[in-house]
Amino acid sequence: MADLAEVPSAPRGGRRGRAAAALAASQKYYMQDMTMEAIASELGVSRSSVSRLLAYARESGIVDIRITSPVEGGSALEREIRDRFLVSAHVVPMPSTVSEVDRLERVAMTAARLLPQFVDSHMTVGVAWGSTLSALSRHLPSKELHNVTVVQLNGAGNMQTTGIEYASEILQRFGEAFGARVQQFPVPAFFDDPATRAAMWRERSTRRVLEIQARMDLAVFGVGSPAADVPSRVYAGGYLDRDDFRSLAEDHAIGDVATVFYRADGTWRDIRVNARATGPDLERLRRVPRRVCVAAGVHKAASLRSAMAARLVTDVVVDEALARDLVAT
Amino acid sequence: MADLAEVPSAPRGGRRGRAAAALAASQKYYMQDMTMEAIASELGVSRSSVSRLLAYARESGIVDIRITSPVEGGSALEREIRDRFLVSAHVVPMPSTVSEVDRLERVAMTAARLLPQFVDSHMTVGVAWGSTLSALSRHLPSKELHNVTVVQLNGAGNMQTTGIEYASEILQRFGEAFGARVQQFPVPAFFDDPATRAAMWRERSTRRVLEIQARMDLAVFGVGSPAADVPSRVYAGGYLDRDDFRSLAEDHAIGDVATVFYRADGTWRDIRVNARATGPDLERLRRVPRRVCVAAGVHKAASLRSAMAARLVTDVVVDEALARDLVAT
DNA sequence: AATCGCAGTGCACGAACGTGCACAATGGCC
DNA sequence: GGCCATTGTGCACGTTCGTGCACTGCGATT
Repeated sequence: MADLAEVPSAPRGGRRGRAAAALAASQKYYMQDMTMEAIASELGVSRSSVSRLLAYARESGIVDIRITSPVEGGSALEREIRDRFLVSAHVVPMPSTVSEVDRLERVAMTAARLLPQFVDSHMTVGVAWGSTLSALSRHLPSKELHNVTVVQLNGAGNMQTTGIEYASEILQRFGEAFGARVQQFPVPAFFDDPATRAAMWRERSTRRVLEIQARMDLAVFGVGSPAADVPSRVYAGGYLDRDDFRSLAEDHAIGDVATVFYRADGTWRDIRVNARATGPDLERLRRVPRRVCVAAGVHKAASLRSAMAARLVTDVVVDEALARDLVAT
Repeated sequence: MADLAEVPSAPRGGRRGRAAAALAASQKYYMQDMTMEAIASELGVSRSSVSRLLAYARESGIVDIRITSPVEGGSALEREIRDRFLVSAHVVPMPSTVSEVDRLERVAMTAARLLPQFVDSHMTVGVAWGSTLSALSRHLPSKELHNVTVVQLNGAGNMQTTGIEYASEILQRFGEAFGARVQQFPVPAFFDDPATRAAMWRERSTRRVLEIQARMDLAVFGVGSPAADVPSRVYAGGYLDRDDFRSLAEDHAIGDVATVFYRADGTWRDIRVNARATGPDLERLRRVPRRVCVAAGVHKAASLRSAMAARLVTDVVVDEALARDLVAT
């Protein structure tokens, strides 16, 4: 039964051999419609190993599953968002009964599987952090690329903890997925004093990061929303104090991207907190060719709508309810 | 549980609704990793229906599964074929113990799933017939395209039966898969008298077909081999008689593509049977930008090698044993 | 040289899946 | 308007699949 000649000299799954076996198994499973049992006997391993090989093949991008709408331009909802906001939309289908947490999880997983399509060799990818990106990063399949750089979009320290692990975990996973160099941004999320920020921005180490950010080909981020029931990380994590919130309210901030705030009309001039934020100036962000925003939950509608009004976004991934909310006048 | 608002006014799976439901189910299954059970309850149908929806989505090309080798340029075998014959190769992995019939089936299925990648809107696709193409056509997933033409490469009648159903069945399936117009070629596989062929070739109806053939962007065919254990259709189907075989042997024919014969060295001049054949002149065939040859079984090695020597082929899909045979020596 | 750690394996179990069947609804056809 | 053919559906069954667990053998570390 078993054809032992398959992998002549691989006593125990060698580094190289694993990918080759996964490739062969994938071809047999997905192109030839064989059962795992049959593949196992051809490969001379147990069926469970085949199951694992296939899982590996999916994660590692050997098998690439993509879904294309049969109708040109996607669903009606997606087309309407595209027409209204000039943003390419991906709506994650989902009944309205789904809880906030599941919503986030499902949107993040979908976004994770969409993302590799946007990333290619020699690109620089800017990544924000927060609950959305954390979930997303956990589901990223990988893609064999060269010379990719992943750079942190904004600082992640706060008063209680450095927060570095949290952000770096996300970056790390992006790095692994795309075989990328990872560039952290070791500054707090917000400075207390704008002058400190200015000083830091003159530091060589900081400038290096800023220069990398300036070369971004792709930015991935969520949107913050003060109204969140599952509050955005930046509002709940102790990054801002009572005075900050008052200041934001006075300046009519309605949401943020990577700790930089904007108003409902898409403007952001003179929002005082921004002078202490570490995220990219929104003017600069807008120069990034592709800017993917991932968001789940209707409470993000106002913030996301404003972000789109500010033209911060070229692609959105949203759940169905949020999508409906966006287009409901 | 069930969210009845999903498809407001579709009492029983409407024509349009099916694709939409399949799309939603696919996104939930493949992008969000939900179980069919969970999807069923969200869509308000039974789990079995979801299973069928997903099958439909795969067949209809809503879900597109592709497999890419982790190493640049495919397996070693594929690279060697590419280097040796200047032909892009796809090797279907398979142990040497597999029977001839299974071999054919598995190669055909793989080829069927590869083919949509080569076909696009506004193309003209030439299709031969035979056991390989019959098997292939049975597994073609479909792809939503416009203005595609499928044209029969060579006649299919013989002395006993018209053979039209056999060939037309194949064409039909190609047509359905790509939403294409189908152009049959209602002539026998071989004429008895070269003069009849010449006369027919002057007929307007025939010329129309030949003109369509002249515009082909893609041709798909197998190779015939007199040595086949599973004999190629053209040798076993009663299309040729004893004298014809003698004539072919005298002229050193070693194989054929779409009923047109060639020699081991890649030449075909003065093979007398060709004057009565209905397949495309090989010179003309060579002008088709992409020419995909599908073959299974080591007995096809000589014929296929010669076809490649004659530069009739730009892409091959072959089983592993045949591939090894091609590069041996 | 002996030990530790870890990646990879098969087993066995429960969960998830595909499909033949009988039935219901629908749309076309007399 | 009633009939039949066609298409889709849920149920139930047997099959196929994913995963926690205990185990093995290799490479690194001391």
